Amino acid sequence: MASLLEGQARPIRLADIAKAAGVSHGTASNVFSRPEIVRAEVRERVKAVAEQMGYAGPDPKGRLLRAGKVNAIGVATTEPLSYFFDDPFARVMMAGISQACDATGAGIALVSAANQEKLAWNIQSALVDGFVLFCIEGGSRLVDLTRERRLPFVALELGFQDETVSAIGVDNVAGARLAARHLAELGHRRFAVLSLGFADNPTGFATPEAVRSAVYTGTRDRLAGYFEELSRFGIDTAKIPVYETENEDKSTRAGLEAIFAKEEPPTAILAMSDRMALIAIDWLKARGLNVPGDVSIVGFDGVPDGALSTPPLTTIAQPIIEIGRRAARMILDHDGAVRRETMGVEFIVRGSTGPAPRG
Amino acid sequence: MASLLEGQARPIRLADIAKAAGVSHGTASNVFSRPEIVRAEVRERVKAVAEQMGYAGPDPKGRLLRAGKVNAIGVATTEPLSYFFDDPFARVMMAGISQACDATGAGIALVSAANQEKLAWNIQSALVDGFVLFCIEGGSRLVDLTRERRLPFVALELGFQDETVSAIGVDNVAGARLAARHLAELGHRRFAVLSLGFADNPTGFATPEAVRSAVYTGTRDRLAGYFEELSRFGIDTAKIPVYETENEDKSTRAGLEAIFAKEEPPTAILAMSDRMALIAIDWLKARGLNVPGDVSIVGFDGVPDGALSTPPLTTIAQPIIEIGRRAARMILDHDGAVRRETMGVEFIVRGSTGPAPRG
DNA sequence: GCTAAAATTTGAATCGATCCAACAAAAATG
DNA sequence: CATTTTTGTTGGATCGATTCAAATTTTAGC
Repeated sequence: MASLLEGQARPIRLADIAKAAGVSHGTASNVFSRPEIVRAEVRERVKAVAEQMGYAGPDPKGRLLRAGKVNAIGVATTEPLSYFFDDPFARVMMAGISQACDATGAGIALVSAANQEKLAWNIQSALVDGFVLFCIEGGSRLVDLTRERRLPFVALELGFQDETVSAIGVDNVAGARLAARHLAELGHRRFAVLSLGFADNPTGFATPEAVRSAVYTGTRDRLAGYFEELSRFGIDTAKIPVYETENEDKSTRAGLEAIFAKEEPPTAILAMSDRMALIAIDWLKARGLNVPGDVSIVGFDGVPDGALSTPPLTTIAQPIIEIGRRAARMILDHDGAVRRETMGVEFIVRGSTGPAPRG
Repeated sequence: MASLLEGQARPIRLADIAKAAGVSHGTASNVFSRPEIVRAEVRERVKAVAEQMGYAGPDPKGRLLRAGKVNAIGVATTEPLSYFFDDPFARVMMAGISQACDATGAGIALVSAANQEKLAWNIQSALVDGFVLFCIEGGSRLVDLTRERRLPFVALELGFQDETVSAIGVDNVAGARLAARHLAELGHRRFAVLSLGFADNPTGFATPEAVRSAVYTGTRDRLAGYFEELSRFGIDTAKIPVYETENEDKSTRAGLEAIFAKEEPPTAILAMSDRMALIAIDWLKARGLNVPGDVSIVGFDGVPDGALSTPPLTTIAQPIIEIGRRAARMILDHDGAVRRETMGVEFIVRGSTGPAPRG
């Protein structure tokens, strides 16, 4: 029975209701936000008028300005929006963030933009109380942009030297060492590393300088972990090819091509993400190489898909869900402090690793 | 070089900058939103003052109220938030929605709540320009709640008789007929249906009354399609067990238990979603039954996971991405009209269907 | 040097609500 | 009946910006 006269007229405001019902706007407001303090008779009258005029209820836009708090957190990345629904790691992380938000009734706003100007604008204009940043590629710019907004934010991955930004990550060195030791103990001596980026623009084979001047210390730490452990087995880490990918299909396959084009191809691959590891398994199988018979692979992350591949993936599992939960909570109950948390990792041995082939 | 005196003081407003720089609000505002119309000298001075005072830039909360438009769409469901990242169908749909939003720079706000009160509140207070509704369980309530908000919205799945709500769905009858004909032509004569809900509370085996009084006409149409086609092959559809599940693991497995406990178990299963079909494949394999040797299965949806299962899933593919894109665009360029679109489906034969076993 | 045109700047109005001190009316108390 | 207490209502102030007509300053033209 809504008004039939709606037409293109401008929407009805609370003030219109107040006038029509013959009460002050204060009272009209109370009818909706604190109904218990207004006399029943008045309350019903106002509600009836609202109903009759087709009032949609107090507009959150107005309420917001007064209240100051949006009750939503922004999750931002430099990847396109679909990244949140495609990438296995992101999906698990989002599940964790969702849990924390569900628990407190907070909303989630997804923020992204491939190009820089739009990203800046989207970050500046997002209606949120704080941000969780997925620091993949272009992470440092993302942090800079977000900092300007002067809202609480937390970076996923301890990707930055910068001790002034809150961050949650894992013990990359320890995780990497576990992976490397496992392979070395299985007798492997020829390695290759599928690496994440050391800086914002992955370049293929990483030079020692690139590693030294890494922007992403997470990547650097994983590599350091691999190398430290392999050195202890007497392996010359200087000879190990380290290929920087963009953690997606194309560049990972390019990396594999490059690595296996070398004269002494590796018998073991250390991948810094499960995504790359799974792509590698696929690539190797298509090439007729047996995993783990010819080549062993260890991933990093512990995404669910890793358990379902053939063979299932040996990996260093991060507590992704828990990281997501904590990140969201850091924003939700923000207290102004900078927090940097390092979580432990878990080593999961599955089927993608085996003894080094003879000869 | 931000102010060291920030402390707990209330944030700096544009008006503070204006005063400090000795210009009017209007000019200060222009410096940020239309810098080209203010004299270079003034612009730089104001910017310098802003920088020096640690101004975070115009607060979107204030801008929003004036502008009226949020530039974001809400995607709502009655499932928990993690549904968006877990469910394969939802994920593909979100990818489509993301594409449309990315293209116009719009944001996405995820809205959900398991319990009714919170749902109502979340819908009422979401800062969005319109909604895309995932009408799974409790879809009719979701529509009612959203309608009260008087913002444009579109229901996914033509789940409602109600011709006054915009909706996008597929030709369920045609799709279902394709699936049924395929199986009948392969010689199958004993069927079972893994069904979606006909109303808000799935109940196990569906009675003809439940079907007749279906709230979700999409479910009803699929069933009608199956039955129409099977009848043409002389099959007595009255004897076909139709089990309503909640489209997740537990109830689907319960349905399979119930179906295969009958004296004449089916040789073919018509599943109304790929998710159920994939669960069924898993369940059957665990039971030692061969797919498609002993039992054939046809899904519905065409999610990517279906191509990767063993055996890969024969299914009726919806143009999910395209549906998502259109839904988002309907909100983004809303013109006040009610639109109801029906998309075609595509039949994809893969490995989960084969000739009926002999005997 | 004067006037018309163009470029800037101003300040009040507006967006849509909530909050709160002050006031009015009704009920309870002495 | 006068006074205090309780309960409800009012209207102005506020949240933080943008907009636009009018006022002012510059620049251009002669």
